[in-house]
Amino acid sequence: MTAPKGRKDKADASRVRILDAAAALFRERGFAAVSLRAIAAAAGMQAGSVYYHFESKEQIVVEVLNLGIAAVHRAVAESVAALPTSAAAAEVIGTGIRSHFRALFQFSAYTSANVRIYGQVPAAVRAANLPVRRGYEALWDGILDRAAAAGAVRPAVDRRAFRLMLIGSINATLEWFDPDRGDVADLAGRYAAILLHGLLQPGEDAAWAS
Amino acid sequence: MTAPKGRKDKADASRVRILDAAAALFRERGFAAVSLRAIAAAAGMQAGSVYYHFESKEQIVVEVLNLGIAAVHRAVAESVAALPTSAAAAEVIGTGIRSHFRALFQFSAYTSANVRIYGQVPAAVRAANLPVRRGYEALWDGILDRAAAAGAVRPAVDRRAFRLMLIGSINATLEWFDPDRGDVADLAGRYAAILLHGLLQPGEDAAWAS
DNA sequence: GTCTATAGCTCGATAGAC
DNA sequence: GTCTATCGAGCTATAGAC
Repeated sequence: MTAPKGRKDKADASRVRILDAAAALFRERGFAAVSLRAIAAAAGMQAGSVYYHFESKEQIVVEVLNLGIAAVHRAVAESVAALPTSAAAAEVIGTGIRSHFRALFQFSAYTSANVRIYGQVPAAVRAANLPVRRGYEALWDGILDRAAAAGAVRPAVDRRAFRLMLIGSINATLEWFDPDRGDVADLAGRYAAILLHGLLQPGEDAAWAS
Repeated sequence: MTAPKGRKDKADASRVRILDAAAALFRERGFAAVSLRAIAAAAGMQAGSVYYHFESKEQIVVEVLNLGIAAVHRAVAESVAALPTSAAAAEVIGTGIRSHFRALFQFSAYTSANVRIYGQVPAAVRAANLPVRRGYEALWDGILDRAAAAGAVRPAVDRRAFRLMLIGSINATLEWFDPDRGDVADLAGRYAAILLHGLLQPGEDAAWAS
C-alpha cells in the first residue's frame, strides 16, 4: 500500500516540477525557444527523463495552457457564487474583476505563459485549449447578462465587446505590473472603476456614448 | 546617375520584402521559432542573401518592432493635431482611439508582431525598442493631461491606469478581431464608448467608483 | 545583390542500462 | 523513475563564386 503510493507521489511531484518549469520558461522565451533540455534542467532532471511523464513537448504546453485558465476560472466562479443573491451588479462585477486579478498574479507563470504563447503554438495545441477558454468567456457572459437583466447596464454598451475588453485589458497588465512593487487589489480597484464608470465626468459629452 | 539609383531601389525593395516577411512570420510563430531560412524564403531569396541587408536576425526584429509602434504613433499624433483647438475632450480621445485602431489593423503584421513577441525577445532587442514605446505612451499622457486640465475627467480616475488600459485593451483586439469580417471603425466606436463612459447606468452604484 | 556550400551547434525524441 | 548516448534534422552565420 505504501510502496505504490510513494512511487505515485514521486511521479506526481516530478510532473508538477516539469509543468512549473515549463510554464516559467514558456512565459520568458516563447514556445519554440524553450528546449526540452531546458525544461528538464529547470525541473532538476535530464532531458530523457521528461518522456517518462509526458509524451511530447506539445502535451506539456497543452497542460500549461489549460491550468492557467482553469485557475482563474475557478477563482472568479467561486467568489461570485459566494455573494448573496441580493448583491448589486457593480459588486458582482467588481468581485469578479478582483478575483481575476488575484488569480492572474497568483498563478502568473501559467497565466502569462497562456497570454503570451497562445497565438504562437501549433494549431493542435490551440484547439486543445479552446474549450477551456470558451468556458471562461461563458462565465463572464453569464455575469454580464444577469447585470443587464437587472437594468444596471447602459443599453448602448456592446456586452461582448465589454467582456473582451475586460479580459483583454486585465490580462495585458501581466506585461507591466509587478506585484512585488504594488498592490494587486489597488490595481484591480482602479481597473474596475474605469471599466464600470469610464473616464469622463457624467455630464461630459454623453452624446458620444450613443 | 540612374545606375546607382536603380541599384539602391533594388536593395530597398529587398529590405522591405525581408521586413514584411519577418513581421508576418514573427507574428505567427514567435521570435525564436522563425528561422532566417524561412524569412529569406518568404522574401524570395536564399538565407545567405539576407546578410547583405541586415547584420543579424536581431537587427531585423528591432526594425520590425520599431516600425509597428511608429506607424501607430504617427497616425494618432497627426489625427489629433488636425482637430480644432476647441474640440471637446471626448472628441479628441475618441479620434485618437479610432486612429490607433485603424493603424493597428492597417499595419497588423508589424503591430501584432510587436504585441506578441516583445516579451520574448532578447533583452538587447527590448532595450532598443523601449524609447519608441515610451514615446507613444507620452503622446497619450499628453492627450489625457489636456483633457483633465479642461475638467473633463472624473477626478477618481488614475490616468496612468487609464492609458495602460486603453493601449492594452485595444492592442488585445489583434488576437481575435478580423477586419475582413467586421468594421474596424465600429469596433473603435464600441471601445471608445466603454472607455469614456463605462459599463453601468449613470446612477448605478456610483459609490463604487470612489 | 544573390548564389551555393558548409562550419559548428542545438534540437526533439528514442533506446536501453540501472 | 532517472540516467547516458545517440540519431537525423534544422539552426545562425560565414566564405567565396558569380
